[in-house]
Amino acid sequence: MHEIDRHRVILSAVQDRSVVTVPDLCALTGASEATIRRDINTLDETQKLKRVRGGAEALTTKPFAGLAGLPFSYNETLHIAEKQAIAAAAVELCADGEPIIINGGTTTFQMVHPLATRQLQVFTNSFPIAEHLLKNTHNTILLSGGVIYREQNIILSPFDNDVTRNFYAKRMFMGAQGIGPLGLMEQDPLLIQAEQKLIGQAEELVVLADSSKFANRSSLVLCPLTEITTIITDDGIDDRTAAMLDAADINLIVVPTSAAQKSGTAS
Amino acid sequence: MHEIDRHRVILSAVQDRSVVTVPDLCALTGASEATIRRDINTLDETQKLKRVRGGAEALTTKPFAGLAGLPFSYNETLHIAEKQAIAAAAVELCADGEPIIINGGTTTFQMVHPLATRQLQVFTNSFPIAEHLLKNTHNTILLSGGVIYREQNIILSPFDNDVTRNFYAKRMFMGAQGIGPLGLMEQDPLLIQAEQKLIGQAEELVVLADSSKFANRSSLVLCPLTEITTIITDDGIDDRTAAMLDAADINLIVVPTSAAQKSGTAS
DNA sequence: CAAGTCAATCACAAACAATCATTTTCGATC
DNA sequence: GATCGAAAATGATTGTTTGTGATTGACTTG
Repeated sequence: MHEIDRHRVILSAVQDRSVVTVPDLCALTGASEATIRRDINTLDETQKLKRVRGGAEALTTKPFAGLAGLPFSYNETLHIAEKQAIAAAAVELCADGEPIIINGGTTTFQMVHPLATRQLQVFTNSFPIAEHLLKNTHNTILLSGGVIYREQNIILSPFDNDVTRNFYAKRMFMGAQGIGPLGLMEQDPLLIQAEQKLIGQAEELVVLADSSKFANRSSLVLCPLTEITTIITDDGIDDRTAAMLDAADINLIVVPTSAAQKSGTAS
Repeated sequence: MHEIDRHRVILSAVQDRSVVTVPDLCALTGASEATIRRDINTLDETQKLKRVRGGAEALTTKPFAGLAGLPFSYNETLHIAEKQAIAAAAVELCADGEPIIINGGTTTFQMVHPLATRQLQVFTNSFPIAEHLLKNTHNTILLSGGVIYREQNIILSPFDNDVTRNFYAKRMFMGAQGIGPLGLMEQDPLLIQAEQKLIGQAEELVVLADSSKFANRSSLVLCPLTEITTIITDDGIDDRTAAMLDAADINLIVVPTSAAQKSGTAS
């Protein structure tokens, strides 16, 4: 077995299990311990993995929790004020006892805070949202079943016959990567899949999107504008975009943000 | 067990109960006190946990774990050493990559710590188990969909057509309220419902029950003894009970506990 | 004071780095 | 296209380093 081949095997093993011992790699490659150590050294020097006592470790080893104590902390800081205002407006649409669907995302996650004082039936595919609502609120929580995808923080079932099909809600809330004339856009195919499972399970589709989202374009179109009932955004939206949404017969809710330093808050 | 593995188990345990003693960690990892202390020192230096007198403490002081900490910490302190030993033996039955089902419960929850060093496909109906595995391990996690029942900490779907039916595992692990000649017994009808959904989705049914469970009787019989493949218990089991299980053709695994002749000291 | 906890030390084992002999690879030459 | 020789790679051996567990004694806490 060639050096290149061994390196492939080693990297593969390290990716699979996040930590591999030297004897393990010996068995995998048929090489001696000395050779494996040399390989680990060179791979460590080229930053392909981390060399630890006893073997090797993947360096992409995120400290487990993409969501541990602080859910979405990286992305969340972007436009946080706008997102919170938008999420608050979204929750205001709901009456206590109502069934709603909340799709996973950083914007929709902000809904958990205003929901703390409420009593709704919340169906979600987001583990962090479910966790937060469970621990900090008295809402009834329904979770979709399936594999938990760590990076996206969503639960997704490859099957069409799961609980999702048995839940029908008044409203579904979701975010988006971008919004354009073609409709809602996402980047991640996995998110598309998750969202498409939920769309159609609610009377109304409410999209939460801060105004920066109207400038974003992504590769994947989730659904056309006509399927959207309501869009909630902040007052950074320009008139042309508002006109476009109006033309698509979308109910537009614009929440004021402190960023708009006008005298008196617009209503 | 390597240093890396120990560190994982330690962090897992510290997350579970927010404070862990050195002897506890010794039992969990099989290492000596000196090694555990050294580990705690290095983990403290790298800011992964806080070193305190007697053991280690979690950094992220959850001010009030409305759920995950509360219902378990009551029950969990009962026979904790036995439960941990039993859970460790249960995990040892599994090979990496294998699909398993873990039914919710305080005994089965203890499986999460030995699972910290493993890579399995875990299907569970327990929110705390899923949460812990998600945050502290690299296992693939599948969750059953449905309503989250706060008191029992399980997820239950009233429908029969959910993801559960699409998952088939090598082994299913579950606890029990009691075990008698009639079979497995539970108290809570909701738990019965949850468990019966899962039984039959695995080749083998493995029951985790500390020896005190053989004295318990409850009102509801979940399933007869004949459906059980294996029972894992501690060395407090008496011969007559062992004979009864043997007569039912159950594979009995008895794990030794350090507190063999100790009677009824829980704390 | 007693029980428990901790740090220091030492012996032992495992993991490692360095060295050297052997094998393999590759290119130049015939 | 086959052969030879240099260079690289490999595996075994060596001594060295590091982690581990037990023991001891000092310390903290109740």
